[in-house]
Amino acid sequence: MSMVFAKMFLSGQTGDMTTRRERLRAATYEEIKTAALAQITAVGGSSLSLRGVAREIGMSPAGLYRYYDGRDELLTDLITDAYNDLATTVESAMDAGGDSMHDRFAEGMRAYRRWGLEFPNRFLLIFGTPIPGYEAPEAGSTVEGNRRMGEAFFAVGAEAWRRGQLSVPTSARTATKGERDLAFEIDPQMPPQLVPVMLGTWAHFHGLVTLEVLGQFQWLYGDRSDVLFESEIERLLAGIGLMI
Amino acid sequence: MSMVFAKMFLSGQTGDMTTRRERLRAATYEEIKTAALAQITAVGGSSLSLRGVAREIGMSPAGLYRYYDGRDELLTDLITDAYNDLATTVESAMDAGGDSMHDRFAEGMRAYRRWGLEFPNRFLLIFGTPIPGYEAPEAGSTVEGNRRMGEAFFAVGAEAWRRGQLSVPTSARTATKGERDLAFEIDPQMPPQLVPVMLGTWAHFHGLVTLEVLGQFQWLYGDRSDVLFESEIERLLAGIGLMI
DNA sequence: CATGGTATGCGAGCACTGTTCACAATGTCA
DNA sequence: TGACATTGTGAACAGTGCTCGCATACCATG
Repeated sequence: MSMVFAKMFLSGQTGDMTTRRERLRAATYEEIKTAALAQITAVGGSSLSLRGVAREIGMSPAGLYRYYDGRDELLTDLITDAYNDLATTVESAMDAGGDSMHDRFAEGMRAYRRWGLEFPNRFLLIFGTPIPGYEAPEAGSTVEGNRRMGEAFFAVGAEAWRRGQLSVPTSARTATKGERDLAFEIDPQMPPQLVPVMLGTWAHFHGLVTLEVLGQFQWLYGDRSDVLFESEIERLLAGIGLMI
Repeated sequence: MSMVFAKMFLSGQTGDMTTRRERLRAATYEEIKTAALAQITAVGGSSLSLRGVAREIGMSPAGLYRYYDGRDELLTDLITDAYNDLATTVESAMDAGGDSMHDRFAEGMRAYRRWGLEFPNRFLLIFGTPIPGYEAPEAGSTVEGNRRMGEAFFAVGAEAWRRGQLSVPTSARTATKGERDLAFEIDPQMPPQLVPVMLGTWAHFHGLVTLEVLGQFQWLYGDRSDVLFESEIERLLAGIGLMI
């Protein structure tokens, strides 16, 4: 919707050269995506129905193929959006953590969880069972959001390390080439042992969120799973040296 | 399945009292489940096709309804199997860990991961996006495998605690009623603070396995993700006091 | 053994899905 | 205005889960 107005706003300017048709087309794209997003939010990605969104926006099913080359392409678009939405949510939450590395981490994780609980079907669209037939385009737009989120977490980790707040583990094994390369890319001085620790930390709270989204803590915590998450955050951050 | 036993129970008593019909019926059940399992292993649960398994075993689609009351019931049966299969796998792997609590934990987690990587589609059948329309029967058979696995892990944790090998966290918060009740049920002396720690530990390696099954570590580790998992196991066990 | 009831299987059909294709209407531009 | 590209449609095809009525096999009982 806002996209529509943005397009119309831009149409007045010189460089954009939007014809009437292009504006209509952009609006239709938005309409399709809005309807599809609503359907996914309600019933989940695997039961997204092309004919359903066609019905919703008052278009024939065949007409949708002028915009998306089938169901998978529409899904890819929505997965991309979900990734980016989650990424920006986490990023801005981290900024709200202020100058404390502990708080930046904690706020990022809380935002991750909140987003997952608010949009469980979109969360599972990203981290649940892959839609059959859907294949993530290699180095495509869906991995972009993934990269952004990883970058955000690694950035905070690197800064915490620079400040000497991160305890470097005395690892029993030598780092892999990938770990060394990545660490060097983030900060040439950063010890590669921190890479698996950061990934493991992500896996830790990601596992908590996943299981909670799937309702696996319901039997024990009911609607009070937040106390589990909060205590785990503290334990997890203490594990890498970031005391409260 | 339960229907068969009910019939046998009603018709006579001792289990060997099988008529020709009942034997055929049991065999057909097995054939259906085998075909369905093969299909799920290959293409995933959400694209399990009733007509497909009917074709596979040379039966009409309608005939299947004499055995399963629709697709969801067939899926429920396979989910139950997957749960129990994973549970027994983990249980027996733990036993292979011998007397060391560290090793029992580690072997259990490794078995969890191995099973997930060997049967990714069955793993996602349990821990991925729930099949639309499928609802876990309340206190039904699917939660049984879940309970078994939780029990196995909690048992090892409790034993480690009894031996004084588990570091009890100085938690900042008071335990919830559920945590206290569960701890008391496991061992009346066990500190309730250990409950969230055990659950968080499960979430930690579950997150690692989930992300690996979904291929999220591929870009960094390729086919060598095991080094990440192994170092995380050690870090995770050290976190609860179980040194190597 | 014969018979009646039951368990099992099948074909046809319904409502739905994603997708393709020929065709008509509409917007854009020389 | 005429030529062309863009957009939308209805019909159709193959696939799905599922229901129903009908036929056949089985099995316990008279």
